Amino acid sequence: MRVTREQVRENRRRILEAAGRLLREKGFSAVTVAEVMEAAGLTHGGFYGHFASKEDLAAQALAQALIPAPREPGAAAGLAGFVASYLSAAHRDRPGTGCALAALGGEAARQPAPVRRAFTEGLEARLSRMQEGLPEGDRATALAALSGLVGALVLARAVDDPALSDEILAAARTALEPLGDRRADPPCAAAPRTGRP
Amino acid sequence: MRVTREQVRENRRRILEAAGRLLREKGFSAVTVAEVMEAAGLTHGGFYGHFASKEDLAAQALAQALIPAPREPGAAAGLAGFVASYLSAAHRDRPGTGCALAALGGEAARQPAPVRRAFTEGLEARLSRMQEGLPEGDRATALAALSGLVGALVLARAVDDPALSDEILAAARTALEPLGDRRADPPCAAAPRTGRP
DNA sequence: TGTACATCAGTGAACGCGCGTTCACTGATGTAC
DNA sequence: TGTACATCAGTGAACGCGCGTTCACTGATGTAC
Repeated sequence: MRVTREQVRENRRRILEAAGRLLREKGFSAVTVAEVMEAAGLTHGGFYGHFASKEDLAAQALAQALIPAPREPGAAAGLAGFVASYLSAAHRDRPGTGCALAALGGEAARQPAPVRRAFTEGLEARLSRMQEGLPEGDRATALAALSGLVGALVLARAVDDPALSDEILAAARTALEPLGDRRADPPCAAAPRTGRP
Repeated sequence: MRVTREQVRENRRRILEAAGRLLREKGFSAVTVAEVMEAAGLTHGGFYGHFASKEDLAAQALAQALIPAPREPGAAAGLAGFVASYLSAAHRDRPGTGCALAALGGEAARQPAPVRRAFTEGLEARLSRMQEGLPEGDRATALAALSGLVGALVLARAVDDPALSDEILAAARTALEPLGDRRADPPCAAAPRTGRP
């Protein structure tokens, strides 16, 4: 049955939201159209009224998932806070609401063009945010730091040994710690250090 | 038709090799049993004489793919050489023979237990190798470095902009450069630096 | 060493299931008057 | 504002395809004598 135009927008929003969460939780190939529609409170038949294909949905949902969210209530400000929350056990254990770069990066390389485009744009947005937190907007350092964050989260999630997983997050936290309190002209600038601070 | 016992071993070896390559190229879910068997020069029906299931194959192929290969002909020795070849365009562009941690890390988190076990053991083996190249076998630094390597390769492969992809590799190379020539008691030990050396 | 037969690795057709996609239908919405 | 009708968002059955897995069969290997 026909629904309000307002309801159409709301349904579309719910589909995108459900897809964003499910994609990050299960990956592109493991998510089914029917599953997304059910999570959005609809039946699968109506899907193609909103999106051209599963691929189209994936690209749009990824793009939306990569829009930098406003800071979470408890999180600290600045790059230091971002690093800490990114490398937290909570983030590792809740991929559905977490960073899509880490959750989908591996698979993204093998996805069709629109998905890769969304991924690339999302990465650039994230990068800009990180540059803002660094002196002189140091882009290379931001890129290296983002790589470290994503790699650590990917490995921490993949490993089946909880102690090792925690160790990976802790090691990356330590290495990226100096980023947070970088001074204007530091002797060992942006230096991910080794061990005791 | 029955084949030599020697041929059976050889066929099994070829299946594992083909699976290792295809898995890294296309990911777990995109690889089909028939495709692996064809790449090994066999028909799909014989698969279950060698492996219990696709999952079983994936776990064994991953385990084998993660066995540290002897150094490649042209590659430099030590951690510095490892970092350089890991973050090279050649490695990025040939996932099939490259690091399985980067190629499959994202998906590995959602795979069944035996696959995750193989992944974890492979990571630990790689970690040990890296620790050997660091003073005092600094495990935390090795973990952080490995995270940086994997993250950079994942992002460099996912992005659809070649220039950005190169930039990611270069930034990670610069950041991890100091690892190679770490002295016994360095002023800024293991410090991924920012920019000009 | 040679022969006869049991074994079994590989073949290719077939099965069953799940998933992306399509489509005829429904009934509430939106609009023309 | 009220009424009549055209529109169209959503429903749920159905289609077609691909994939993991099974199985009867083949014919070369390995073994018992």
